[in-house]
Amino acid sequence: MGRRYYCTARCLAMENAIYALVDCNNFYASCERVFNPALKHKPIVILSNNDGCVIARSNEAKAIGIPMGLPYFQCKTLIEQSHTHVFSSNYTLYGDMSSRIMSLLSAFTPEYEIYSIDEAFLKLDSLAIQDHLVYASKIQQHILKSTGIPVSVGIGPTKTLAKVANYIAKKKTLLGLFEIHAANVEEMLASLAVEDIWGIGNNLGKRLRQMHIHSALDFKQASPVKMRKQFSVVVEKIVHELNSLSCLGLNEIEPKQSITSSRSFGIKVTELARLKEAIAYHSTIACTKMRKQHSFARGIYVFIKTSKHNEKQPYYRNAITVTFESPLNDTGLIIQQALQAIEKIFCPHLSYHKAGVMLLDLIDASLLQPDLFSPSPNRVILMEALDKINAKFQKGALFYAAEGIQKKWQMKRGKKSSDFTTNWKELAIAYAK
DNA sequence: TCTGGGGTCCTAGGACCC
DNA sequence: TCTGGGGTCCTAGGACCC
Repeated sequence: MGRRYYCTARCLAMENAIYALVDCNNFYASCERVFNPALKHKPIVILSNNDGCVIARSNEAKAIGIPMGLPYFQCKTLIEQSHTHVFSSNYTLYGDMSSRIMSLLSAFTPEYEIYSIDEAFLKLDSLAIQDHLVYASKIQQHILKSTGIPVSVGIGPTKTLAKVANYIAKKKTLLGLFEIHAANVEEMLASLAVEDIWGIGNNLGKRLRQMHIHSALDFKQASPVKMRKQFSVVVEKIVHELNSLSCLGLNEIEPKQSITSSRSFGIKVTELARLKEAIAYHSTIACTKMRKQHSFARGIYVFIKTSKHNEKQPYYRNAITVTFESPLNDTGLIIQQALQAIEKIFCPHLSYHKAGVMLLDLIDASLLQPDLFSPSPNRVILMEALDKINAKFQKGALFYAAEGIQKKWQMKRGKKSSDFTTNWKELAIAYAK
């Protein structure tokens, strides 16, 4: 008996849907430029946490040939020779710039989805607009004028085609605006490699090429049923989307089901005491995020690992999941659980590279069944006060002693720019000539 | 010396149930 | 000899995204 497939991709019965994808150009590099105009037309790269890898580049840096994702030490010579400006990532700044942009975008349509730190989908079909590209141009100018960040806009009848349009807007147009419609869709897809479609990575791309599907147009013409059998419902949906059949709607912002905080250390860590500080610190970060979305965790996952690249010692990684007796959102209680857990997986005489926690199985506070072990009202007030104080002053104004005072293991960010928009002491300074 | 962090969704397969 | 069919729940792992 062959396997039966019960469900096919459910498509949204939407006639004439119009999606616009607004994507900031080289977002991190652009943020740095806003506060340092001398960087205009200069090559810029931004490094990952701990100044590890290149994670963002300006167009000039791309042109020089500095690759994405490469460890910094491997391209340091090229970066120095080409006088490329280097920044550590400054998520406080990028996050704040992002929320300003998203807030501006929300004025252009009631139906939108914040997809990532630098992208948003806007649904335009319910608006009385004559020309989508004219509207997109207004959006573009407004964002640039209000924040200094350049954006590109791609428009299409599905989210996947809007993504394609945005790709074309960035690569092949001068203004950074492009619309895909029935008359030009095949021509555009013919010139696009299958891996460049949203949702098709290197792995699926390789397998598709083995099936003689090389371009996005080949993929559009593939049988959805076959794609589902060979791959999954996700891949089937992409085929439908390329055929202008909308399968992906706007996602509402839903509370996270799990929240992770983890970092590799700025220095090698061998002592249990230091690891405990880091675990307490990550517990605090994750708990703060969790309370912000009004959730409780039913458990926590605690992990530590050594570096894969260190040949002087065996690669060790271990993790432990603790299930709470009743759901928790109290930083103090969660730190206690996490610290007990790490003692069980700590292995002495190793130099650790990374540690972190994941709060699991989150539920909304309103769904909580009160029981004997529910948090006492005093603890609830304490957590509220803690969050308010840290929000008002700055992250870490109040912290648990378990996190340690010096936190020497914290990541390196030797080339970070100032927190221009969120810290009174670091405001940008204008000089008169 | 130095190799990121934080998510989501889907599938397969095992355990278990009637 | 011959060991169904249909379902749920859970977990691990793969693949993808930015």
